Amino acid sequence: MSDDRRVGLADGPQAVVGLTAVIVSVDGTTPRVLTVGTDGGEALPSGDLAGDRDRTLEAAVRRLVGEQLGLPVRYFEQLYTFGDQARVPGGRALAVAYLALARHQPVSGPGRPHWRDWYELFPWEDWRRGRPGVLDQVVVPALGAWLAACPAEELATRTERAELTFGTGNARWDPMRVLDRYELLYELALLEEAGRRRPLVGALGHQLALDHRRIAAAALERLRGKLAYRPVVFEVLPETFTLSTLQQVVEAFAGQVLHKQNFRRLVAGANLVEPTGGVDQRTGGRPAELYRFRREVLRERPAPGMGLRRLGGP
Amino acid sequence: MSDDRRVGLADGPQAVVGLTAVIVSVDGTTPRVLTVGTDGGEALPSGDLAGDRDRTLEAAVRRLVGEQLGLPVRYFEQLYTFGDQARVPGGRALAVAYLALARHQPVSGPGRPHWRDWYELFPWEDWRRGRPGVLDQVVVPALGAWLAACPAEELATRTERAELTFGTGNARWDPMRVLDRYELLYELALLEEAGRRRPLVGALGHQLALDHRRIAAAALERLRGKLAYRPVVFEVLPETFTLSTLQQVVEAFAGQVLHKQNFRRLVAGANLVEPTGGVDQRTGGRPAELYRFRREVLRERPAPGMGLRRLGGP
DNA sequence: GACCATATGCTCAATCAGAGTATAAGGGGT
DNA sequence: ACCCCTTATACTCTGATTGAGCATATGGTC
Repeated sequence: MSDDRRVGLADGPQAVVGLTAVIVSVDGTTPRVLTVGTDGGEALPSGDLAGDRDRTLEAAVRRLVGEQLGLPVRYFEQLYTFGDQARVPGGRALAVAYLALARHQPVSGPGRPHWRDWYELFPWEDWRRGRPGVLDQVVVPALGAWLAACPAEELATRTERAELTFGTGNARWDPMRVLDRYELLYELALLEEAGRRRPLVGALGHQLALDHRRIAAAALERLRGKLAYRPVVFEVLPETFTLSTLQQVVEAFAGQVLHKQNFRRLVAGANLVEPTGGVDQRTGGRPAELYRFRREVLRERPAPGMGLRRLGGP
Repeated sequence: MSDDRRVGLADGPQAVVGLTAVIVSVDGTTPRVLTVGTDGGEALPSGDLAGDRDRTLEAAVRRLVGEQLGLPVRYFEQLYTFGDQARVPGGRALAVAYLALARHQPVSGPGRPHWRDWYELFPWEDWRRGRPGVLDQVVVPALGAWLAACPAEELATRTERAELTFGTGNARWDPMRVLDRYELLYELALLEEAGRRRPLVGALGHQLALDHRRIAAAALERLRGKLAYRPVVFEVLPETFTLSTLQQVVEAFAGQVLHKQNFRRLVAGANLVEPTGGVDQRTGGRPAELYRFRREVLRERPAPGMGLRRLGGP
């Protein structure tokens, strides 16, 4: 136990502290997360907290991303600090994870950076083309087995958890429950993850090193939550864009399609964007007006966002 | 820069990692936060992350709180990781902060624990008895001076920031902007805080050691946000309670009064509580029915909360 | 028994989300 | 030139939700 009267710099045990960035962008209608190749497999960009070089943690992440990737990142937000014993073999290592948003652009470098399709990591999260097949093919049967092999006194609890997490039974799919789903799938042994005793056949989604896919899941959940009440989408969009593009990007992150007319009304009503006067002719139909983000709203309004009430779909 | 190909336990520089708990309760209509006396002044309960003893960070905080205070805490949630260089004299020290909720009960121990009235730390945040006096007596004049002593090209930005943060001018007071307000007051040199060059006269609110009042501000903001969409209030309430008590507790955290009839309708409609059959006679008027929290909703509903849309007042 | 205080129940209007229908403005084929 | 297809944009309708006020119930106190 440490001395609870002392306040100030501790001289007690120290821990390894790393920084991890979940850098998100959008390429057309594909949400992307930046990964780098490592000896231990594909991973999120990470590095150690370098002593006293940076005044703040965010500055340290900015420098890390800048030096490793040279990618201009437009938004940083601290996500969570992961510190489970087992997350890294060999002892406790903390990872302070940051969510970062960037415009899509090619990246290259010694770390073999790659813009990974987000839904390769979480195929069950993309409902834009209807209910993902893996749910009925893999998840629902596995949930059934999990419930069947369950002590009777726990059955009600487990059933409830399964229904809520995956929107089976009476419950509806909640786009926000990304982490819950990830963790339940992990329990169901459907994820091939580092540290697992033996390899899985037919594991779901693309694996990342260590607990990095879990970190990415936390980032997706946070991002989906933020969409509704902060204008963060614009950080991945170019300077000017059409309302359709804006909607497609929101849909890409939300993993579901939105009602087009209402989306327009919402965006217009929120005064988040203003027309530039230009048009985009490449639509294949009537040309679309180009808009730009009214960056003033960042200072104007208390909590402007896309107003997507609970990310409601069509 | 660290080797970006390595994944696993780092052997690079290590950092001091501490844990800090913001333990919240309610005593009648007074929101409380638990502080301990230290050589450096009044502080939040803190300790070092003790090597490999705990499997998770939350377990470590639980143990820390248990051993230091012996207080039964009913809810833990990771808040933020603070790691500014300057937060602790002598070099970088990380603090992983947790928000904790407990039922109010006396505490004692070697650390001189004390249930501090939350609004002693942030007197400007309590609007339950109308607009706090300090705003017009101290803050608004200071904002005026800050704007007057401002380079012309920055005036518009500063004015906007001031209006938004403190709800002056056209903007309305936003209960959620706790951290923004804290930081602006700090910039205005209205807070007597550790690390400040010279003591202030007439500083606002009760000071805590290091950056602990800032951590508490982050906790209040988080808690106010959570109220609206997760049933966390019940963790500070006794097993049974009246709807008035429930409302008073929500009002205590929100720092503003709520419309009574709508509050009732809301709580009833959300199915968050069920009547016990008992009544509380000590009301001074018609006896109030006693309710209990339907703990099942934690598993039933995706995002149940008090439904306070943007914490709307009367 | 009048009066006060608090709890509880109901109504009403304004607003907003969800969904449908209609019109505008391009391009490509015949 | 015309029709048709595609996408963009505009308007309407309906039900749900919110903010606010009014009315009633049930206890205690003077």
